[in-house]
Amino acid sequence: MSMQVAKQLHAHIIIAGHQLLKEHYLRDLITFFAISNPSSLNYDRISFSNIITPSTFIYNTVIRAYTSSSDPRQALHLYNQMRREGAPPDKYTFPFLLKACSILPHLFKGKETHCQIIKLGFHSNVFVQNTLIQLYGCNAMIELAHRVFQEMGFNRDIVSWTTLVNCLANFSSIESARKLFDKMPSRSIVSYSAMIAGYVRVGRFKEALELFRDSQMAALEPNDSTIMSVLCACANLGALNLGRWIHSYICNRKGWIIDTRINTALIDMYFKCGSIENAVQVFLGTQEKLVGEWTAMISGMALHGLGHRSVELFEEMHRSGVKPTVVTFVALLSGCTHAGLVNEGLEYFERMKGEFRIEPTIEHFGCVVDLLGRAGQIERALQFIQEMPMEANVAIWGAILTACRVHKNVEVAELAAGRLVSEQPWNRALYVALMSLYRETERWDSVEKVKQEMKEIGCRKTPGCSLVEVNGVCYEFVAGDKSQPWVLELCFHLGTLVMEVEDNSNNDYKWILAHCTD
DNA sequence: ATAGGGTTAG
Repeated sequence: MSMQVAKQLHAHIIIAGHQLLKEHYLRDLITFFAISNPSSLNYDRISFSNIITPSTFIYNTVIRAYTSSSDPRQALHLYNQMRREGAPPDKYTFPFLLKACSILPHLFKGKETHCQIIKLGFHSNVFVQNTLIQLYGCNAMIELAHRVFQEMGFNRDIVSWTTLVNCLANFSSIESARKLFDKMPSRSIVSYSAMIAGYVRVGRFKEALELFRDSQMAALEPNDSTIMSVLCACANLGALNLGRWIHSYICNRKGWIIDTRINTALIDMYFKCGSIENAVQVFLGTQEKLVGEWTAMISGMALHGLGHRSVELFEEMHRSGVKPTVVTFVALLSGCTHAGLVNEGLEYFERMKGEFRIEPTIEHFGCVVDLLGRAGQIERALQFIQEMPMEANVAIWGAILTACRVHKNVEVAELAAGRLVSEQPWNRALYVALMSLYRETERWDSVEKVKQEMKEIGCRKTPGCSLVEVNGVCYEFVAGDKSQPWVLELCFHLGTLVMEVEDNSNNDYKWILAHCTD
């Protein structure tokens, strides 16, 4: 049934006039409107007001629709109306209503609803209890979530466990979440997904992939959510082979359309794993290229220093009629930064505000500061910070410090470092950057001073590390680690590579582009 | 008809 047919049908029902018939058909019609298109809810309200005494079922359906709409407050309003009109809420009403309270969030209303649930005797319904865990847990009230979970006793099911695991991962600690996860009597793919996503969120990608392996061993089919998190972990670990495996896995799934978010994550994974060719391949093979795919391409090219390509892609996207988002502009501006396209970057920043009507966020201002700073226009970057409508944050002062290090501006570097120290005295990166600058400008006294200060504050430099997978073996590199016998040989090859790159610095990755062009 | 998981930037 199309929306138009539905509206025609509605018109007929209104004219028909028979009350009982009206209620009967409107019920199905409202369900259709509510589920098929949340934006038809205004229309929905019109048809709703034509029912003299809506049943509990109809209230539930519309409350559910409002809960997943852009304005969940309407769900609460409708519930109030429901009570006024005397329609008795049932076991279906509360999960919807609690979800609305959780999303908003409206904790006062949530607790009030909890009281009503007890008064009306719905407190031992599993669906109601699970949504209560979600309400409290996802709003950082772990104690209360735990209490509902405890009181459930044998009533607990796999959803109760999974919800609490997810809440712990988000608001308590990943360790406590894992502890509960290990205690689960049984686990679904959603349980694994929640835990894997938790590891990804805190940057523990190796553990995420280990858990994914466990889910495979348990013969659980990964779903879209699992795949998204695993691709993200692959991207951060450079696990190209596993990424490729995931790619072929989703391609071979019969009857499935590849979700645009998965496609986006796939493109990103190939870029971050160093395979521009495969990223381009996925992109070109996409029938309907949405903003996610374009943005992943623009940022991927930026990541590889191919800012000109970022700009080209942006223009192509614009021509094809796809609207950029805030994220697209961060990607585009970072592309301009890394290719030294200062004027282009500034132009895009203006176009973003004027032509695309996107209000710049602190991230965009940060990009412009980075753009000017890396190009050596540090004074202009400082001027820009002065004119911003908001206070500069640590990312922006960090960009200034980086720029100062590149262009050996000790005076401004000390200014930026001062701001950073007052905000994040425990931030090691800032001491390291400042120390490197002092070293490069041969200010040995200052180097010692910073070293001393780091010691006093008690933050030690964590060694940098990276991972890469070659022929199915994962190699981990830790800065300064010479325990592996092949490290010396590797350093020699690295030196040769660096010399080659320097020789070809004007070639702008021509050899890669040769593979990229369609 | 009801409850659980997610990306693209820096």
